[in-house]
Amino acid sequence: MHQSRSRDVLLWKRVRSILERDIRSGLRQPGERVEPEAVLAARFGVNRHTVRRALISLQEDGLLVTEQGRGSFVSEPMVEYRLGRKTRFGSIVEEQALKPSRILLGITHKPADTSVAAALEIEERAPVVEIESLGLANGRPSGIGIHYFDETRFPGIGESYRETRSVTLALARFGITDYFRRESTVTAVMPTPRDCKLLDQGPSRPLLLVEGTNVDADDVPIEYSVSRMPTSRMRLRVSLERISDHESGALNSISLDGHLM
Amino acid sequence: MHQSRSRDVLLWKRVRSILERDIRSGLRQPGERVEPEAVLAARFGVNRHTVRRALISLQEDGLLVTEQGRGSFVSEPMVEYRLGRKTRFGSIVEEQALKPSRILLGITHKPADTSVAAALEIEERAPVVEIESLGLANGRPSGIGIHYFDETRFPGIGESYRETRSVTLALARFGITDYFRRESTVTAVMPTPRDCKLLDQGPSRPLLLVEGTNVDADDVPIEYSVSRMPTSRMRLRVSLERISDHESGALNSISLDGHLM
DNA sequence: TCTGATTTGTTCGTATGTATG
DNA sequence: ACATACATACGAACAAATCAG
Repeated sequence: MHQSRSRDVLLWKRVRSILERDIRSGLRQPGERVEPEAVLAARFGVNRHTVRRALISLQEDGLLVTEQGRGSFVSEPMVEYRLGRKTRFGSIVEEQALKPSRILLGITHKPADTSVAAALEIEERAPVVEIESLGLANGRPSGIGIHYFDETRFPGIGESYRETRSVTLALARFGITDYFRRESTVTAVMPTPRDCKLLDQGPSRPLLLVEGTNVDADDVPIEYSVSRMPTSRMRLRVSLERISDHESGALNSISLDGHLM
Repeated sequence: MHQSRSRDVLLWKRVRSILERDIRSGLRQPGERVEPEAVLAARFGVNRHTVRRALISLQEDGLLVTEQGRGSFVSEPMVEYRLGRKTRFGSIVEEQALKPSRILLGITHKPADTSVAAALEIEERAPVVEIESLGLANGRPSGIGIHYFDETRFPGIGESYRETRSVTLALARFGITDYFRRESTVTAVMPTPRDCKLLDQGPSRPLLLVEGTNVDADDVPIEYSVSRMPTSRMRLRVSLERISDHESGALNSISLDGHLM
């Protein structure tokens, strides 16, 4: 009898159910790090393999996420970032019953480089304002957004943003009552150490990089933005509903917007 | 006289222009590896720093891409994967004047797991067919696509696909003349070693992971697919055009499709 | 899983030529 | 002529990532 087992309850399942209870009860909060396997093994008086089996089971059920060399973490709910024509960061987050907020990282005045100039349809090296901010959903980092505006067309928009903390409100001061996302391109990149700190993400998980241009009612570019979203918490959703039939304008969720900001 | 320099032409610029000529002339082909910095330095009789400066300059202009520990590579043209309601892999690639092709990696019969069952709106563990294929654009890997079909509704679709090498044609045999992408979710993941080999990509560059469901004219799910695209060559584009005005159906490029295949 | 070889990335220090006052 | 600052180029060493065995 190498191992006395009480009845039919497998040892790893008992470990699992304790951890699961801690997670579901909120004792272990989303994003929190779980103790190293060796520590858990010692605490429960079982072998590390037994703990591992329990952890793997919890991963399969999506309650834990483990990262090589970093540890296991309690899963956080995924926020879906809907890419549409008129969505705004705030409304996306609010739709999911979360509180949106922002931290202003910096406002820089600089000449437009090639890509910014092309997106805003202005001349290269023309003055632009670069606004960098960190978006939060329920206090958790959801993305770093960098926004570029034509400083000639919107003089002082940096200060407007600093006061309002909102692209929409800052633009309103210049008579822009509405704007739309023309198109977006999506790629993925690895985070810099700074990204990791700001987004509270491990260095081995990629970021979604979304680039896009917002235009006014006359299809003239107003804003070019680049945002980096952590794949640990954010997911992009593109839902294209039927466009031919009934209502075509208004509420049709085909909108693409102002990601991150 | 530590260094005789002929007139005002900077040394690193001379190195740069030689490399640039080789690339533009086609002597160095897209995707090809450039010799290690040390080798170039020896060949040109300059310091490694001088070569590095030339390489960095070429990176900035998008002619080279370098990866730590692997080397520098001649840039390949980016293929834009347009996410829309009715786009097909073939047409996306053809639009960009490239030749699409596919390699069948495997056809597996298995019971539906939770996510597949949910997407296809069938019961868990109901029989499904999993088709895995590698998509190519002009012979270069552009993505790994995994497609799931309800085997009860489409008995023998695996064989149909094997013969036709096309999801569209295979579905046509079952009376499906047209289908649409209902929605897609996008995240990013790191490649497995197998992904790296198949997609000819380094292990430190992320993959775009696109999940989606295709439905028939009655909005009933037909196919669930997951594809992994190399960010070195592929980029996702979501272009939302105005939907209210004039033509709303037909040609409106809002279509989302059957990525990868 | 680990090791060693290869290659890029980074940071020191040194020397030399150019521009400025 | 001299001092200073700056940019270019070289040299050496080490860190970090990749890759083959």
